[in-house]
Amino acid sequence: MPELPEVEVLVRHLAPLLRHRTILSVDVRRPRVLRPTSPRELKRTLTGARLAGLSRRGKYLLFKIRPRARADATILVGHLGMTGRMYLLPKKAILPKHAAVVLGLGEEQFVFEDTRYFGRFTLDLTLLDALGPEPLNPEFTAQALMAGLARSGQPIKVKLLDQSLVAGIGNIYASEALFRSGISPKAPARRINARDASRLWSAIRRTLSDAIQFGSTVPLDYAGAGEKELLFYYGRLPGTSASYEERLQVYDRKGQPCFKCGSMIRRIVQAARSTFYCPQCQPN
DNA sequence: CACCATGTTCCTTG
DNA sequence: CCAAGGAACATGGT
Repeated sequence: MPELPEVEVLVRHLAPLLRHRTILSVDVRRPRVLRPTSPRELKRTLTGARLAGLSRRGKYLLFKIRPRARADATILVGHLGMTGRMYLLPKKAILPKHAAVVLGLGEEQFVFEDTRYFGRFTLDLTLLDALGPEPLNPEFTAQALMAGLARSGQPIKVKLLDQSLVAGIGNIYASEALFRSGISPKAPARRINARDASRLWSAIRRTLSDAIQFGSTVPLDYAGAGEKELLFYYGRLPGTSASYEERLQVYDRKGQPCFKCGSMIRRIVQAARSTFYCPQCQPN
């Protein structure tokens, strides 16, 4: 479930549930997700410590850890990769097959589950160094976006996935933001002019904030995984509303009519990933 | 069996 | 040194 909006909704959901709680045990079932932190170091740092806050940077979750002794607070960095989930389960609940890390919190346990193990749960903060501006913060301006595009010959869709340009856009919202701004995904980044950069800037912000708003209206249950796909990309709400049906305008809609003009949505491959767009609304 | 999947990182090539 | 392209990571769904 991982692009900026989904991570943001998850963070808002988990923050109050985790705040002030003490980590009583640390069970590392897939050391790979800790890379490069060792299981031993993670256990030493977390056992007996308290969760003092949860925030987000790009697609990363930042867990503020208050150590048991009088040591400096540290940050635990989480990333959901392609298939990661984080939620609380009752103490004795049966763990999912792909539980990667489990934190014992007393009556409940915090579970980081990740089928493909592409995600992270680490003390390595250097990951954050490579991130560009937060798209929903004032630091991200149309001018900054334009400047970031200026020297790249890459197709704009590919460039939007570069986390050092802007943090948090993934494969789905890259296609969606380009559709909203009427820009072809194939356009070379450096050829985006000031007017289009401004439109794209605005489309990125609206696309992401609309997705956060939508995610916030979805009933997240206790486990945060419950009604399953609801929080994620493809679920069906019980009373399937039109606005929900049309939430994603182009992603995964190959061969279906564009909601704006009726043309067939196309799928192409860029940098080995699918891109969806409307040839009529997003001409070259 | 084939191809597809919300992401990042490493290696090679130019 | 840098940009760009592709493979790798690992598992599951269709």
